[in-house]
Amino acid sequence: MAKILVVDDEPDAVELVEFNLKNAGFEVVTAADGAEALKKARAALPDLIVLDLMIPEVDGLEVCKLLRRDAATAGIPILMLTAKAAEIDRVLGLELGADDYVTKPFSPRELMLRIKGLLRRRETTEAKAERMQFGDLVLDVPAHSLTVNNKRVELTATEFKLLTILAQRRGRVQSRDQLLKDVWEYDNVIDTRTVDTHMRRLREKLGKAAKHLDTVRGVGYRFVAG
Amino acid sequence: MAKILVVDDEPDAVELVEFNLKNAGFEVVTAADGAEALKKARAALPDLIVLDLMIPEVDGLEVCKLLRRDAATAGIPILMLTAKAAEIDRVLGLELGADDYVTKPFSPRELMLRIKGLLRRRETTEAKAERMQFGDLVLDVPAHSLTVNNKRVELTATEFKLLTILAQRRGRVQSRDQLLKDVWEYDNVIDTRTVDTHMRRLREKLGKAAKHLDTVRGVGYRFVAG
DNA sequence: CCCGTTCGTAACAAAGTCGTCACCGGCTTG
DNA sequence: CAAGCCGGTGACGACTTTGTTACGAACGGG
Repeated sequence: MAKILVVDDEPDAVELVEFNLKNAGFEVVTAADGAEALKKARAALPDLIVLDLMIPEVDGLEVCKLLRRDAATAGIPILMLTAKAAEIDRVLGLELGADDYVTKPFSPRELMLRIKGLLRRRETTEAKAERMQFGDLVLDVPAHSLTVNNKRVELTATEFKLLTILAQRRGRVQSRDQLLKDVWEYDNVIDTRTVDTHMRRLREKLGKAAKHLDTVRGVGYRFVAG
Repeated sequence: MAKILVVDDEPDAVELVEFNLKNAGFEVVTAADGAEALKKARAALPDLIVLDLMIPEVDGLEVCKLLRRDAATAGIPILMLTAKAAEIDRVLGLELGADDYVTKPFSPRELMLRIKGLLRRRETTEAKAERMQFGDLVLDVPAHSLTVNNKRVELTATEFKLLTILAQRRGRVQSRDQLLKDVWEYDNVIDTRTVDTHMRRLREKLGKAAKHLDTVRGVGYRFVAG
């Protein structure tokens, strides 16, 4: 079963979370401050980290950033606990890299749901991040190659990244702004119509397999697996 | 104001809770045993349920589980009343799904604080519901997709947003002005009759599932889960 | 340095969507 | 029971959004 690191300086909170997690069959590691959290995260390499925002030694946000910077821990989902709803924006904001949050006081039920959600999400996206197949469309990310009907299709770097991101988030609509942010990595500078043009080129190259690329009018684009 | 279902077989306890809740401006529904609780929960769709652990007919824990299983009531916060501190663990334990508890005998003040806490918490997290199912109607927000009877139904962006907001606030009537504010995001510019037209289009597309869309004459519209 | 590729922008046409209106029937109210 | 209000319905024109094509700038390799 999965291993979870719980970081909070309030013993009561830790105990409540720990109890629920163990009840659900998780292995639990705890830390009471930021320095300990970083050390244990690297040592135990947990599958998920529950991180309180307000902790001594090193602030929760700082811990978050540092964990992301270290290759060993960069991929671990982080669930933030925060007292103030107003802080949510910052927590989920660009560089901080938390994956989800729960505001204090939280119900154990909700916390468990979110933890399970994160673990499930990670499983489904991580396992298929490398090589994805949808019918006769095969997308091999590390190889940077795409085949349709066993025939190699050459994509440019931008086209490949666009297709990859859509495929990794298959089923969920991505707005043009979101795609600009993730594929082009900077916003506002580039016209959103650029996305359309690249989608057009992708569709052209994909031929029949372009059926996987859905337009959601007024919203954005979506990759459909079926 | 919020509607609260109080379940307890001791008339004195019910009366005490009811008195305090009504004093605070809540609407109160009561039930004296598990079977009645389940029935009234589905009928009244309260915003919160205060549930005694030891009740006749169907045990409190069982009621809790059953309420969670039904899509119509799954999201309602449950506050458990329990006589024994030792039972707390089981109550909050994973699958049982209570959100908080108060041990008997309790002070009315504490009970009220916990109720308000739960309601506040729900407000802040409710909007995050990602996927909702009501009978054969499945609304997947991130995918921006709706299926009725396992068949895909295409909605425009506005229709989808309208339906989503109604579904997220199911059970509560939304005035046309409120909907204009939340769906169209600006007020006064647009005619309120526009809402009617979009409701009409939604109903048309939903077919039989349009039964979830209630008109409340002179007030607005409401999504009903059952 | 030149040529070919790739990319972002612009312009236009086609398609889809939206808000309004007018009419009608039913419900409410006095 | 009659008048008035309210919501359902269908139609329509204006507007928005997207697909498509074309073009020039930026980039990179030879």
